[in-house]
Amino acid sequence: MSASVRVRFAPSPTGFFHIGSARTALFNWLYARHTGGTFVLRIEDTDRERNTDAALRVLFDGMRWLGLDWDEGPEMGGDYGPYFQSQRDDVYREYLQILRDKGRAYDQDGAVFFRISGQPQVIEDQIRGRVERTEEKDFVIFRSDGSPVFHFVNVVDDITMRITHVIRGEDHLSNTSKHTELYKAFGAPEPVFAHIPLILKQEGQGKMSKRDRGALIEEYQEKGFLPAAVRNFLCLLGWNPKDGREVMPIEDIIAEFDFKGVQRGNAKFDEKKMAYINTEHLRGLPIGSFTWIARPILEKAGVPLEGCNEDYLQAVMELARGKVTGLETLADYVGYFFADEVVADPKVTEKLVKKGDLGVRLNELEKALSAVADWSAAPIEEAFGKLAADAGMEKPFAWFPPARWAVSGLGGGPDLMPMLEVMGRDRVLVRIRQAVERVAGA
RNA sequence: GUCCCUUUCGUCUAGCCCGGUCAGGACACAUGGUUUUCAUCCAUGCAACAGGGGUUCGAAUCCCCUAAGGGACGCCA
Repeated sequence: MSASVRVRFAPSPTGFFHIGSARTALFNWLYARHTGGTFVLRIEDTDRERNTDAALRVLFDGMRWLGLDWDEGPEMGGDYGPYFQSQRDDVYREYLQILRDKGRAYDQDGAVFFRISGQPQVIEDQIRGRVERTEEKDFVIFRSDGSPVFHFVNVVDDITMRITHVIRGEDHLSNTSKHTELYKAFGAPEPVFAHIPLILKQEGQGKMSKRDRGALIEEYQEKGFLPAAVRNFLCLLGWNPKDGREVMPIEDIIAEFDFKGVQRGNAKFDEKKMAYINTEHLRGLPIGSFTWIARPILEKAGVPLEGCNEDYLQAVMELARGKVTGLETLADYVGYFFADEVVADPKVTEKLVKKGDLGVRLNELEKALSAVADWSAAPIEEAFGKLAADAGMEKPFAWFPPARWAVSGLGGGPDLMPMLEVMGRDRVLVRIRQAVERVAGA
């Protein structure tokens, strides 16, 4: 199959992985996977000063984190390398010579200029339709220091790497006439172009810049977002399957992805929707995976998990899953399950103390819970019911907030009964006794 | 300034190609319900065809103009 699709992502390592770049990479990757084609990663490192190993690592880490595996490129090899522009100088010299031989390149002011044809360039863009633009000025292809310029290397690399489809941001649409002029000058077939919309910042105007919140893939990695969720959200910014589905497994997106579903207008970033997509993906996770992912995040937040029983950890995670909207809030939500001492929220304490009977309620609780033979949710609930009955009350609501406060120090959290069950009888009783002392000391 | 692209609820969008819909969905927001609490869950609601001209019995859908937004005009990529 000589018609096999070859697409590429050609980033310049800048030290951060911008959300817009990531989405361009993603759309190329999706198209390759959808068509069974090849996804090439090429590093545009002609600007030597900005390129460091650290910058490359940010890029590779980000790509791999998002699951965007490349078929050819750095660390993978391939038949069309090298995949660093800094190593392709001889290719560029060779192609420059072609232009010189054809009389399409000339020297001026120490630089090499490309002589345009001046013919209107017609681009049959897969997303925008027919676009015409006429290039009006000859442009530099080699700087006076001898280094080749982006438009030139980009086209030469795409020709020599046999790229069939160029999928990139709309900011390159106006540049495309330069590129088609070059393709024609080389006598090379033009690739199919598809210019995707840009991602705009959610407040203010203009496209997302690296300083905007949510603009860097590293942020999501650090905050514990699920890569599958970030990837899903990025797909939805400018593409949709037309049938209303939003939260989708990547296999389904790959199956559906095509240029018809790509939006023409730019899309504003929306962190709320991003968070929602993340929550949905979190919900869909099996508890084992959830725990596996949550563990390092909890440890990073300072929750002491060393020596922690695996079943206990998983049981706590079960309580949190489905309630928590983001992994970054997990430590606050269930951290006290693992802490040695309960740190009470002063506001909640004050509120309970004001009611006046906190000490009494806690003592009653201790007595009632000590008597629970089989420590699980239902018998515990019965013990609460008995407390209420003995006090002549319909429902045991009066004991709920004190119990929650005693074991967690908080006013909210997971459902109380399962929470007490998971925490275990000993820990609960100890904490209630400590709470009694806290009240006495206050 | 010149050129290119774009325009449906606050946001992401379906519908547009092949004119006739109460212009649909999701997020957000609001209200109500559930819940000891809550960041969960359920229900309901709010809210849009940028403007102006045509064509047509009929226009979000076709044509023209204007406006607004975005982008490109580097010896950056």
